[in-house]
Amino acid sequence: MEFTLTATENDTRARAGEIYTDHGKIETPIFMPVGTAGSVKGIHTRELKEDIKAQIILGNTYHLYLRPGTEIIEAAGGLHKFNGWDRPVLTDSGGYQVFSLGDIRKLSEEGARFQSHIDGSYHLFSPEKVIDIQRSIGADIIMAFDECTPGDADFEYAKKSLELTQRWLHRCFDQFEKTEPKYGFKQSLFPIVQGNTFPELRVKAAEYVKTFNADGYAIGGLSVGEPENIMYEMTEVVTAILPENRPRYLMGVGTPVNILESIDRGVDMFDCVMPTRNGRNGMLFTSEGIINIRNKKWENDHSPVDEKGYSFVDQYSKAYLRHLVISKEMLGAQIASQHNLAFYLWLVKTARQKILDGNFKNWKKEMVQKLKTRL
RNA sequence: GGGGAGAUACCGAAGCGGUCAAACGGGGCAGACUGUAAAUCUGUUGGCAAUGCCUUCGGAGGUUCGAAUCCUCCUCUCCCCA
Repeated sequence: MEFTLTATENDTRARAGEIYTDHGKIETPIFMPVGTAGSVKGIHTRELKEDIKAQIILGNTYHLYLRPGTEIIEAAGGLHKFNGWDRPVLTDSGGYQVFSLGDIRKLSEEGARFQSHIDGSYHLFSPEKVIDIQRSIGADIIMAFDECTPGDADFEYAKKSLELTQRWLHRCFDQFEKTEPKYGFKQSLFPIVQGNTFPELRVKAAEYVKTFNADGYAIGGLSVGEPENIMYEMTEVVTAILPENRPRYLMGVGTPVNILESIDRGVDMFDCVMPTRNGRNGMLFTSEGIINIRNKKWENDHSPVDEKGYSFVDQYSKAYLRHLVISKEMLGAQIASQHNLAFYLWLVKTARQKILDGNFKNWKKEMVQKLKTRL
């Protein structure tokens, strides 16, 4: 994997660049739709490519390991072959599940012992095992196994957790170097900067990951309950340290506003379940603001979902989409997800163009106001 | 024509003398959702000048300190037998 930094803006840290993988180029800043179990929920790969114009999607180590399991994915020839997505893929390591499945997992030096949310069976995720699974899944970018701490963790806990994550990182890279890709294309391992909401720890963590000379670096443990301004502050602290000539990935973020603010602070890659999950739950992101399509006020509004038309689904009327969502018709969730993803991709593409044109800052300021509006 | 069951809030349905403005579902309305245990979850759902007051459990009377609950008549539904 190679990264080229194409443009930076003087009065911000915003950057535009290109990532080259064996499955094609990614233009940054980029948003990566989340496809946890090997599918972006409700969206065909054809729509992802042709309509939404996604350049890279995510998969999840924990979910794919539990179901269908690495044997099946290997037999298929890797996740790309299995799900028919021939562009870049990134897999998360299961570190987020250490956080979200907090009640049914136990941490030790060795790793995290999970109870499957599907059948209750026990599984040990160690750094080595997580690398092995990600070799089997075959994503272009794979993530180190980390502990994602909750946003309200105290300093002592955050410090101990970070140290564990750092020891795990070392083991991840050892295993990564000991093993080979299985499907004839290169894989890159990204370390993850933790440190919770403590600048001191974040600085340490960022300095530490740099020593691995990775193809890219991630910032994790944010947007997990801490105030937004803290999230921005932590992002700033970290991007100031990470190498300029490598992509930075802010994991799990976020709202359209979060994304613009983080691009401003030097982030290149994003992923978030919001466009799909919130879409399924009736929330639409548009360039004029946020719509709760279930609200009665759209009942008889026959104007298009979005005048701008980021996706072909935007031509459906608000009244029709509201009807579908209220009636729990599958198509409603699909349309809303597709619209939101297309909007997110439009947003980062436009941000990139503004950076290239040198007027990102002003555009961002205007957009943030609109994006916060509740329609 | 004979026998039986029943009418409760937007709908379905509990309640069968006070703790009932009335359980629970559904529907309606609103909110939440950030590396997906989520096509999920939460709140609310008679009216109002609202730590209280007013009107409501088919209708009209009655018993009682007190009635959605007991009694009388009426109206209407459903089931069985002719």
